[in-house]
Amino acid sequence: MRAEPLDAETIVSATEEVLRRYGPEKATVLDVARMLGVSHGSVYRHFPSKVALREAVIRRWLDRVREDLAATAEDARLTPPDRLRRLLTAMFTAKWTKAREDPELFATFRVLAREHSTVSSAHVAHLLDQIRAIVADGIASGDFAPGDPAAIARGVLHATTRFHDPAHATAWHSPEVDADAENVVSLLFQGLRAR
Amino acid sequence: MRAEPLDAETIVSATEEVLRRYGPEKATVLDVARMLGVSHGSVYRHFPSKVALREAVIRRWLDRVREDLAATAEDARLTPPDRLRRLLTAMFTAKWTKAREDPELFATFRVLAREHSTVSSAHVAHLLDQIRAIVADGIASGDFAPGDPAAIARGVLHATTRFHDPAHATAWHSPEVDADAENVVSLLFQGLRAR
DNA sequence: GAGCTGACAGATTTCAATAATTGTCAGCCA
DNA sequence: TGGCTGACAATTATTGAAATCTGTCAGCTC
Repeated sequence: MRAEPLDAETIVSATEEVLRRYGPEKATVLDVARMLGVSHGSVYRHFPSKVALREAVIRRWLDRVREDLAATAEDARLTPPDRLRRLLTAMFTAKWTKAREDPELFATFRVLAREHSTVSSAHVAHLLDQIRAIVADGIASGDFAPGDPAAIARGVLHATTRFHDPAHATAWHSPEVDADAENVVSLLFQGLRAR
Repeated sequence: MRAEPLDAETIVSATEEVLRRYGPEKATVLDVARMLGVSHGSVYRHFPSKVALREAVIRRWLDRVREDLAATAEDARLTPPDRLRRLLTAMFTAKWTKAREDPELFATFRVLAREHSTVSSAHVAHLLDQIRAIVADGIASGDFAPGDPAAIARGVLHATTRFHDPAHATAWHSPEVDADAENVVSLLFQGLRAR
């Protein structure tokens, strides 16, 4: 028996650690239980399956990313174009640094995100909505040319796929990424701007 | 002995057929030789290694794509913006239809292209140059706003990554791809246009 | 002798046995 | 009684011996 009662949060943290250590294909529920000094049956008391456990890990991870991004984009003192630029830049650099600093862990999350596409597409939907709101603000303020904010937001996210989609993580190691991203973003902003 | 002497072109064709039938991980040099009714030693007379043979397949493949694209983009009666739009659209639909009609073969191609990145990056370089030339024309004719054609070409290709990079082939099965691509392209053209 | 064959060594892949993991649940114990 | 354990069936992964493949080359054949 453990000193403190086992809870979901503790299990998720242990799972994250096990995933970091062994990688997505080697990490087992038994490993998680061992790390917690508990039998694997106890883990199944809190999570119905291995899949659900992994889903919880990725959900928490994405929630944290979302919190970080929300902070950068909600500075009301900035103009909508600046806010959008900030949001995009923050999104890119957050991913790039994670992919560069801990490629193993990043690859792990990539695998998990693929397996649990529901969770990650909810994340994308949220991101899309954030962009849409800023674009709508920008159109209202006259900074951006008129148009459908939802369609524009979708276009912006799609056009920057190369810089935020983990499928392109290998390209992020090149020193040119920075300039390439800036290049695409300014091309987009040239189109967005009111004239 | 075969009726006609064995040549590289015949071997490449047979390899393509074997790849189509068995997929990239199952296809062997022995299979190619069997299909040609020849010993595998004869294949090694024309190609130094299995890798070189596969490289030849992908090179021919990409050359054919390039020929097709060149035809669409070199119509001198069209304005540069129209030519660029055509080139992009042709590039997208060529890949989409291939990925949709023969997913097995496309996946094979994808694996080979990954393994032989030199060949495919040469292809990208050529594509980039084609776009650059059209952009330069467009700037000269006053259709496009002034700027560095090479940088703009790079931006255009990067911004449309999602619609031409095989990493996103699964997304191409969605019926929205068409509208999404059109959305991004028009966003880009809005920025490119002279004002 | 140009073009091809097939035996060969070393590397890689397959396959079946063996082991480990996932998920369930009756019972233990604080 | 709520939380945990550990034995268990079903599934999945590991392993290593056997089979196959890659690449070379001496020699055959036309």
